[in-house]
Amino acid sequence: MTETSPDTTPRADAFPEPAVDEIHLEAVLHALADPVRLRIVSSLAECAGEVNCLAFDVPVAKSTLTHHFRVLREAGVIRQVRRGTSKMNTLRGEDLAARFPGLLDSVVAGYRDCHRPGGAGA
Amino acid sequence: MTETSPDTTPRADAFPEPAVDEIHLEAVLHALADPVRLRIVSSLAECAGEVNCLAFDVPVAKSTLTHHFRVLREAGVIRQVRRGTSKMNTLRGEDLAARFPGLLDSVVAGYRDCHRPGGAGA
DNA sequence: GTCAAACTACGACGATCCTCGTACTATGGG
DNA sequence: CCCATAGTACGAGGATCGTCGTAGTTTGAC
Repeated sequence: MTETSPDTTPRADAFPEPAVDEIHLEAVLHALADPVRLRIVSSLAECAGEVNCLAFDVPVAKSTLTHHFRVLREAGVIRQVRRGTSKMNTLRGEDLAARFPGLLDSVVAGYRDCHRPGGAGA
Repeated sequence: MTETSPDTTPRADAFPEPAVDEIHLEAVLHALADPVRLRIVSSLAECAGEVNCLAFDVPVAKSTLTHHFRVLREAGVIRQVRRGTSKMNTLRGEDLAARFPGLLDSVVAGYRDCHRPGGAGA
């Protein structure tokens, strides 16, 4: 469709993701209830920009990272767009805030609190 | 210890639960990422009082319910106290709010939104 | 003491999940 | 065209989870 438009960009395909109304609370909570994915989400919230998949220094294999990114995307937490050979990831902060106000913010804030020396224990 | 204190109350033993500083974000998220437990938490948030274990009309066996209540208690989401042969459950709303401000509120609000006809889809 | 009610402990089953390695595809550069 | 880079697909192994039934425990009532 619309193949007549001259595409000057390198290539920026979007990958299937749930609409805002289709984001499930349980899916979001499950997606966030994993140390690796929580770390990814926290990183995305910090840099607040596009980050490719392999730019995360989590101690897991490449294929495992692919799995986690898909879980996050299918839950509606992140958006993935291809740019060249890379895949850029962004947090769907506004969509999440529209669906579950305050949820992502409190999770990210709580994560940061837990991973700071001198933070509230644990 | 302290067996010398005269106990006039019918009996109100508390069950082991994490201190506020020991509540883990991942454990809370995992505890909430289950339909049965989410329903229990939502019910507790609504009535805002003590509810015994078998007062929930979730379609699971009795022993399964025991399991879910333990998961919630060990994650620090609820508090359990025995009163007679029953076990009263209360939400640790203040403790949770002190540790992860806004988290429980947004989850409960989101759950209610999802389970209302005419709510935001899903 | 006897009994019923509420809950727990335990083991088992099936399902899901996280992880991995290997093989494969797609994109872009030289 | 060849190749390097980035990511995916596809199992497979191991762990965890949710569910259940049965048997056992604790408590209070009679």
